[in-house]
Amino acid sequence: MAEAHRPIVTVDIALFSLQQGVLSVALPARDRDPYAGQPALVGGWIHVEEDADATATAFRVLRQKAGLRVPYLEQLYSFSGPVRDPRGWSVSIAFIALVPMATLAEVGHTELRLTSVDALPPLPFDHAEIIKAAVRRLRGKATYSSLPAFLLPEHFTMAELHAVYQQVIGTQLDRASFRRKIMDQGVIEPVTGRQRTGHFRPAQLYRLADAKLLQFERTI
Amino acid sequence: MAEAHRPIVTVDIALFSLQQGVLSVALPARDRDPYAGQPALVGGWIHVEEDADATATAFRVLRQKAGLRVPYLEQLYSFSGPVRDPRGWSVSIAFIALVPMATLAEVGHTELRLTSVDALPPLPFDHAEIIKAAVRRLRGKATYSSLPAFLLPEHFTMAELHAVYQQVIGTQLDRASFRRKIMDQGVIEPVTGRQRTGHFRPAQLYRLADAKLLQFERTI
DNA sequence: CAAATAGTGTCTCTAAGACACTATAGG
DNA sequence: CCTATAGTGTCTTAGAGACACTATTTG
Repeated sequence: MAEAHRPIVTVDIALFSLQQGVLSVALPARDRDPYAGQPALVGGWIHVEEDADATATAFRVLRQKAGLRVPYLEQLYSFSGPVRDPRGWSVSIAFIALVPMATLAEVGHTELRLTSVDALPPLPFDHAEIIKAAVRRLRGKATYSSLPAFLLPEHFTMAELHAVYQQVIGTQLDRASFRRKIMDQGVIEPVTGRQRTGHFRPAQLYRLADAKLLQFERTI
Repeated sequence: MAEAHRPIVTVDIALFSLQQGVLSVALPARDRDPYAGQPALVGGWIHVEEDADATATAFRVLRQKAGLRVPYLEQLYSFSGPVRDPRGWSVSIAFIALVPMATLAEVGHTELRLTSVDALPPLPFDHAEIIKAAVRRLRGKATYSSLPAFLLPEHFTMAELHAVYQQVIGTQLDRASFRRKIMDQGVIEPVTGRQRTGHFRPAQLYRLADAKLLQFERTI
């Protein structure tokens, strides 16, 4: 089979974090053509000699281009077609990654250009569509899983968790109901003895009970 | 970029129907190597000259290899890696398709070899894993969407819909609660004047209110 | 009118929303 | 003791599960 008959295959990653409490996506300037210099999703080619699968490609790209180890990575969807990339018929296996702002700060993240998902610039390829699909997935999954907690550092207070869920879902949630639901589901566990002290009553610190995504039950 | 550096890209389709009320997947004999003659998922190559995207490839493959127009097609996940296909580093964009048994009967479907998902033979590539992921997605989505209805013909009774949901989800559902839930969600609408008459009291016939998948609401 | 399936009414129980209450820190 | 945030208790309401009841057909 000739090369022209095989599609191009790339991996694109919608890397999310919370910048001043606002859900934001990394849109670094592209380092090469096409669209060199323009903001776009983090992405790269599959290296068939070294990558065990597309997820490994995503982890490698995040490591090489952003120096990051992310606590959450999930395949989103594959986008494809003859026109989305000027180089020809292409497939992009798109991923969602979540990372706490604190981790980005350690690495030095200014070149990642975090941008609020509500104020996206014009984007090359179909990256606007990919981000839209990613945000829809995030919002949907937030209502029935531990997903938003991966945007927080290892230890966090109930108030912080509450705020992140509200930010990701996009609606207000009752404080008491939220606490009950989260505690009943066993999503998080208190960090014994640790409390965050501020100006007023100190808050209990929690951490995720499981490093993997937990989904809540649902009935028909 | 040399050909050897581009992965192979194929589309594989887990085509489901209900055979005597049992959730089954089409596993026709492969018509060429590798694994010629062995049962495997319906699949094919992307044709970069004619396919508008991977979904178009899936529709074309279903049309050409099974003579089918399916009422439901959804991209599942992309499977990838160096070992899943003996021809080299490959990507399979996997799809889920649902089709009523009546449609298969019209076409003449014996060569599709529908097999109960609970009695799968050994399968080539990672097709067993793909089917497992597809069934997991089906079972999950069945609890909060109109998905199982796409396994039924255009007109169906409440009892038939109830049975399909139970079959797909894999648990018993209370008859009365099910009817209330489905009616409240506006998933289906009665076909005015049409009733299925059998040996006893005739049942109202319904159809999907929307040709697209409807998801039920959910709160945190 | 008996049998069998279609369809409804109603009680219970669980969990979410609303909201007020108590608890504990700093100033 | 005031303020602000942390955390709890309780009432209401919506909806699922259980289950018994009524309705409508054929034989």
